[in-house]
Amino acid sequence: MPELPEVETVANGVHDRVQNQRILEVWTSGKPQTFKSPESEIAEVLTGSAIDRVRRVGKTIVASLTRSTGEPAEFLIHLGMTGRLLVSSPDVALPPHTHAVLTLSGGNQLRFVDARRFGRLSVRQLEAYAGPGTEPLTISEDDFVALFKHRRTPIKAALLNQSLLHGVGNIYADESLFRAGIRPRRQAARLTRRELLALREALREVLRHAIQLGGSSVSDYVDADGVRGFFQLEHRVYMRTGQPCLVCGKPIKKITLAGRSTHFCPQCQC
DNA sequence: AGGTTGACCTGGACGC
DNA sequence: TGCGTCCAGGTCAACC
Repeated sequence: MPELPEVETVANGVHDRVQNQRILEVWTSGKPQTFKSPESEIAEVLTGSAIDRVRRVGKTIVASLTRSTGEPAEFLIHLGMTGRLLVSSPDVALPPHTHAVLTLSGGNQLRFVDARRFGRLSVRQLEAYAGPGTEPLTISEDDFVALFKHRRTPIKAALLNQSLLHGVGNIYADESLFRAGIRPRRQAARLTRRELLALREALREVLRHAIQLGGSSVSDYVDADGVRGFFQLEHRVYMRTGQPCLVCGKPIKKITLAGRSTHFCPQCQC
């Protein structure tokens, strides 16, 4: 499931392959829930536009465009659970569940493929779309501590809250809490400053390491070339229910928290 | 208003 | 073999 490292990997890969190309033609699938802007508007804005830059903001991929009229525009892609953004030759057969195909001036196609259809495409302005929330890789120590100060929710639920921090999902929430030695159910407001600073460090380390390894390939995540990442080999608790903790040997426990499967070591995390 | 829960989706794993 | 059931989770709406 694409979280910050996976989205960053895809955005960078797509950027390198499509920058400065023009969108010649747009096809969309007509599956209504995939499109947060009307499909006709997406086609109208994209067709003829030049792609200036592709980057990640939170879990959203943002393509900055210059329209043929000279106006700026933004194409927003959210991968949801199973969304894939692929740069392929038109000769390669369209995968099942393809929902958008952008034919580019360089000869390739930018394709959005999404089996489970939790992904979303739109041409809204980013400011109108992105809520509050801070990037975990750049947030200061004081700002990080302040985020959780008065939150009476479990720390894991707070980590998943995109209006606090951008880009953390189920895998990296569990992995960072394990590395910081904090139980997922602890109330956020009751964590000490020292614990929160350890969590900030753990989160930054996990995210940076995962970006270096091209993300975690669970479900059907792949990068812009269809290549899988390797961080899933570094998971210490996520999906390791019943297996021995890599630090103390106690079996990893699984509970449900905030409606999500949550994995932790009952010995190492207090 | 902060916090919590369920709906949306479908492929894959599992049990009988 | 084949069918039914359950599970995965990012986000949003609806509720408490």
